[in-house]
Amino acid sequence: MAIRSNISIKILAKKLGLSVGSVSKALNNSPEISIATREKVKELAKQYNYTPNHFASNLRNNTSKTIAVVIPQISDSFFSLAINGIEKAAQERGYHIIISITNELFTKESIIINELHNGMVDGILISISRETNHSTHLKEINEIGIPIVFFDRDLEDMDTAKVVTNDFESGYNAVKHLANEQCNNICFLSVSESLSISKKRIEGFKKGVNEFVKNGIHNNIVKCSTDATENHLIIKNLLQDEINRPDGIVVSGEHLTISIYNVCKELGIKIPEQLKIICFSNLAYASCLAPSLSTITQPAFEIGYKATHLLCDSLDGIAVDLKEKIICPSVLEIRESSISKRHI
Amino acid sequence: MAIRSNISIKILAKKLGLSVGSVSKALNNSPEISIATREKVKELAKQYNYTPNHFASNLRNNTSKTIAVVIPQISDSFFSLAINGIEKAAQERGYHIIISITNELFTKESIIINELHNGMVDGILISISRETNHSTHLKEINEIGIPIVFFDRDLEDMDTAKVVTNDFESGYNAVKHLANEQCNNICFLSVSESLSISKKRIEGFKKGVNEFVKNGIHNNIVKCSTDATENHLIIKNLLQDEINRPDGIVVSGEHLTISIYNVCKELGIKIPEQLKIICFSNLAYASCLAPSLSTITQPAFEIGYKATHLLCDSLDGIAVDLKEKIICPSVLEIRESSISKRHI
DNA sequence: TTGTACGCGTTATCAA
DNA sequence: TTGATAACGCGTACAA
Repeated sequence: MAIRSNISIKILAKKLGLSVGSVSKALNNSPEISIATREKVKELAKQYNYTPNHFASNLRNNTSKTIAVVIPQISDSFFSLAINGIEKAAQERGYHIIISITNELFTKESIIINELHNGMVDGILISISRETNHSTHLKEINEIGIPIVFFDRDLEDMDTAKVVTNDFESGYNAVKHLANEQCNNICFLSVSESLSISKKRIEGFKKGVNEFVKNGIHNNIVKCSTDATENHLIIKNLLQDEINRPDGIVVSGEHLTISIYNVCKELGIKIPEQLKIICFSNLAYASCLAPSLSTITQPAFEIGYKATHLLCDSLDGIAVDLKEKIICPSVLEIRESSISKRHI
Repeated sequence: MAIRSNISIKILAKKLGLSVGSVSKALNNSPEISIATREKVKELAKQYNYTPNHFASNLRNNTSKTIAVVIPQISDSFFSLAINGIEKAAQERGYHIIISITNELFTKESIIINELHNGMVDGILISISRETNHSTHLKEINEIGIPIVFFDRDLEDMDTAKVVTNDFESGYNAVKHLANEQCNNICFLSVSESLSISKKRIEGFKKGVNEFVKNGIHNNIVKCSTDATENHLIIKNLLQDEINRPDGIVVSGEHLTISIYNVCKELGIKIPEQLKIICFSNLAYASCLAPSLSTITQPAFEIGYKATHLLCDSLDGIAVDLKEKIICPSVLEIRESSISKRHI
């Protein structure tokens, strides 16, 4: 391995009887070189399938035309859709992307960010892990000139560009909807309480509870984990108590849905008759679930797409207000899991 | 931007009153350097958060410690799970991964592969697009010394390492199962007929039909596309004809499930009473669908994990039989969508 | 034990 | 219009 007998400018130059410098200029369309030789050079380059050595030009230019995408997980419909948007925008702007997964761990996120100090990427697109609650690792790398754009999950104490959704309103609207459907013991299930998006959802949720569920229980935030069997237990505990059992749940964390549906099946709880559910999710299968799942659907593709263009703008020297916060609103998609079956 | 005032060996050397060469050796644990100075150097390096410039060392060593992962799509549970496996293995072996998405397009796959000629990656992990039916682009890059490992979707005329599942048996077993459940007009829905995995699934399917569905219709392979609305029409067409309508479908292509479920809802066809379904899929939500979806579950994580270790073995100079074909068997998970409700 | 010097493939500056 | 040369940061053979 590592023979990599790839064609280089030097070889092309020798074959053409030109100097390396001239060949380089010709390939880069420098007006210094005559059109005739430019053509000749390009032809030979194409013939030999020449591509400039990535490392050499990056070393020289101190730029990699690559952006890092740091996400907490990939088996989540939000992130896979967001990546599609990121990929599209990156391609439009001539950037490569490298994707790193933190698995929701702060330590891993830290390690990944620190590795990027070596100039491998020009900029960073990040959605922080659920454990991350401070920004020193990000500030450090930001200070050496690598711009950062947050998408979806941001960090409030950093004032770089952010592309997010309207989590506060969405939490509020979710409760409003459930209250409209006669729920009066609504509970919020979350995989994190420290994440800014969770906080906002919870704030919106609390405001909604105060307004719409006057006689309801107010302090009912249930924290889950990333482990499915653990969540199964937590949820079972929550739903087993027939007297205090919630009649409505707002779910923040797509994967929790499976556990809830399974527990309900296990305990014989009927959705939506006994329990109404609405979930923050981009699941394509929401309409096929039994019952079909009401969702607060985030504009995942759009968020990824916009965040990437913002970052590329900054990298390409296009004036960007890096304190800008773009908000792409989510959409409430009501399905069976959250509505009273009045007509039965 | 591009100030990148990053700490370099040169700066460390100046601060330490040493030469660049010595610092480099110290950092690489060269026995030429005394342990005392080695420690001193490393300490300062850590203090300044030094990381070697990726491009410089890669240029020097002609190796990038990076592997390309080329996949057709990311919003597919198989691929997102496979990436988790790839990521884990890559990290264990000290490799970075860069992910590229072909969107099932051969031209895009070609472009991506050609871009990799510039030494950006040491090896390639690929699952080909559904359009890809020849291997010149891959052979070219393989010839300049970049090893390729296929995972899941391979190309039969290349004899490099492959990690796949038992598609033939799975197709066969799917039919066998449906026939057992009294289906006698079984149809195969596929997003591709040229993909080797599709071919194998179809071969297994046909063999199964011949064996188990003696009086059934034999030539019923339906080709779908990547476009959801188009698929909706194709499937509607297939299911509208009440006389010749299949009573069992083997689905190859996870996303087709949604269309099938929607069409059935639209046409009032009852699953599984009137139509039984089994799908090649890794969908976590299979058990929550209405009705729950029977699947042929591929060992996605395992496939990604093993393929990566194989590639890293080859890159790290560990003897590898690059003609090896590792087969990780799929598992039939029977749920409601494919079984007769005998007890009703 | 440490320092010097060259080369990896590019690109940019300056000279011809 | 083209050529020569230096520089990017690192690793290593060789000299000291």
